[in-house]
Amino acid sequence: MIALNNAQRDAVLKGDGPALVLAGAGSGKTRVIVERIAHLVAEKGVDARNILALTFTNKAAQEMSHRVAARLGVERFGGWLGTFHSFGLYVLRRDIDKLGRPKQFTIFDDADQLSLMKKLIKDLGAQAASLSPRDVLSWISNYKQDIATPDMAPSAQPGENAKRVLWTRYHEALQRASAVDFDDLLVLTARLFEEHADARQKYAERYHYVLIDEYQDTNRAQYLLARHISSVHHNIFVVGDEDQSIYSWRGANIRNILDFEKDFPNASAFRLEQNYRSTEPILKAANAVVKNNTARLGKTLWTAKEGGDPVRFYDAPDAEGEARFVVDDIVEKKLSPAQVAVLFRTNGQVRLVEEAMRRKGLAYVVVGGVRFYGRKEIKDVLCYLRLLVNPADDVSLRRVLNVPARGIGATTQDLLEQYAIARKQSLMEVLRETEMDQSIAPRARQSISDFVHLIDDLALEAKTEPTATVVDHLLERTKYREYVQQADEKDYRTRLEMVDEFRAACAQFDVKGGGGLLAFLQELSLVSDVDSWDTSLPAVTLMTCHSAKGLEFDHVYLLGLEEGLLPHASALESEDNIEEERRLCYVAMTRARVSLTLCAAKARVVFGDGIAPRETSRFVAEIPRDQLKFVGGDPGRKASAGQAPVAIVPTGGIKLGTRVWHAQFGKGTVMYTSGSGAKLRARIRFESGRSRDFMVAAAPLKVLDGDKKK
DNA sequence: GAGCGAAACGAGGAT
DNA sequence: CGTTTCGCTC
Repeated sequence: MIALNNAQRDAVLKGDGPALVLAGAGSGKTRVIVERIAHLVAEKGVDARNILALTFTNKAAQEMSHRVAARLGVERFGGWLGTFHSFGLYVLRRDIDKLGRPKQFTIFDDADQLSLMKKLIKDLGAQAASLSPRDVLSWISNYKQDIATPDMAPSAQPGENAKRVLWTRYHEALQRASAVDFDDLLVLTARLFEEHADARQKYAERYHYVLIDEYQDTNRAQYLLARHISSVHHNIFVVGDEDQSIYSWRGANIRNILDFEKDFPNASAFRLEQNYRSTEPILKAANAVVKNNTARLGKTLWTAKEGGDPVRFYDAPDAEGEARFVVDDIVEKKLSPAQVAVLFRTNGQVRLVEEAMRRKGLAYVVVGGVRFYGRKEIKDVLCYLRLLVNPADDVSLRRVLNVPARGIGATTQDLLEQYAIARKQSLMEVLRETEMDQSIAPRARQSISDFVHLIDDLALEAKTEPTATVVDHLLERTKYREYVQQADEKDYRTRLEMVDEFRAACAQFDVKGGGGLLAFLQELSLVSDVDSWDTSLPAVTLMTCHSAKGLEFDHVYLLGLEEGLLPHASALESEDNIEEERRLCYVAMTRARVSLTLCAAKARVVFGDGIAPRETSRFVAEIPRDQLKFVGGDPGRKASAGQAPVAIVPTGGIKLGTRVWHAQFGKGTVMYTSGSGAKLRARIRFESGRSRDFMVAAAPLKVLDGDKKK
């Protein structure tokens, strides 16, 4: 392993064969990839079309693309540069038929998956009634990302049999609807390369050089994909930082980066340890936190930016005070809003900050949260459009069949579903045959017939007319605007603006002359929150720590440094999960260039119905006290190791994150507590996915100790 | 079947 | 706390 300084970094760029660049936070990771591509094209004479560069977000891809083009002095970089998911889409559009699937497919987002799973659980009846759709989906996703199939899933635990059945049905439903989910974009691509040597060969011969950013976040499917693509030319160049691995819950396997040198023999490895971003106090504090992790290859970042303000810590009396402090501080210090980010662990924390910002008249943008394409009105229109190009898509059909209300109610819908099952047809096919069906009420029959005509007319139009025109006619014929206005008298203006914005996006797509409506819809489902973030606005940026990865700001405020929030309550039960939370904290801290302010609250409303005392995060305690400047004085309060000023729970060790056993419901985790003493209440989430409130004094609860499994 | 208010439910991070 | 489902009336 060679540790590189700035001057030696060029050596990284010139070799061939597998290479791993362990690049610390702020060490110029993107620059290394940009320079490497520039070297390949400008000096080695590699045809750009033989280069494949993969990232995790469109934003990162866009930025990289601009920088490569600028570096090469061309208008557009001609190589394939984009996200793993869009590469999967690119491959599957061409070759998914080799897996026996139709080339015209829809991509289901999480809302589609959720509504499908809800229905499947309902259909399965009592056997699955206690399962939560979200838990089942993430259970499936976990196995799926390891390229498993339903028959490979475990069935020993109670409930797992039902989950296996649901997985099988989910899989069948997707196939019937000609749809794939997000995981499939990677999993099916990996499977295609595993099972079809000709397809693998085609892509592996095409891409002489494969470059991957954020390699620590790859899952098994992405790892296999990378392996197969580089199986002919063996030029795989990956850049990553094991300390910034924060997506294990999405299937990322930290072993991919830890084992790179084993997986790719003859690999060269480099370390970039100079941080060009942060001042010394910020870097020292961040290092002090992350060094407590054990799953590391080990890097010690250093910076030439000596001096600088100390990292501050403010312990607010409550969450409102925390938000107020941040806003007041930004105003008082006259910070330029565009240079400031407020970061937090959960989306729910954003509300208080927004309110405080509004009160002070400070401009802000929220990145993430409610996704544009996840909004109800957009989703409705999208589902109509999907139906036009893919009539087999039952999930979209169910969503729009009676929206706006057109007299096809629950009774009729149930009947139609039954016919669909009995005749093994799609819902749309059933609709087409009901015109003559006496068992359906005449009024409903008329409505169904009108609906079928509407879809047919628009589908025909969609073949020739611009998408924006189709959307216009769709909105007119369904009276969608009137429906929105009626359904939401408070917010209908905003909602209609959203619809207009979507129409504008369609018009833009028409002008660019994309590859048809289906391609447009497929690409839309891969648009992420950060992609639509306008960085040129003079506004403070509010986002989660996860969204902030890869970004940097002069001034960073990191909120909610409390046990249960960062580290998050759901991670408290396992040391591995705590380490990931620690990495997340490290990622957030290292976004700061000039100043870093850590905040916590002594009390906070957690789940709505009560205020709970909070312990300061263990991560704050990991920073030596002389490296922290306590705003408002050091109250002498010890973090996590000692007593919080307000006693947390005297009774039986029940507190946030405690693992308990309930006589009726089994094992669970304490999600939230309120009250104290005899009146102590706890909300407990059980392994079945259910959660319930209990009076601790009265409930048949036992505390489980030393249970570190997850 | 639609529309309304009440009750129940669910709440981590996101391509 | 915000959203979805329930249950009632028309």
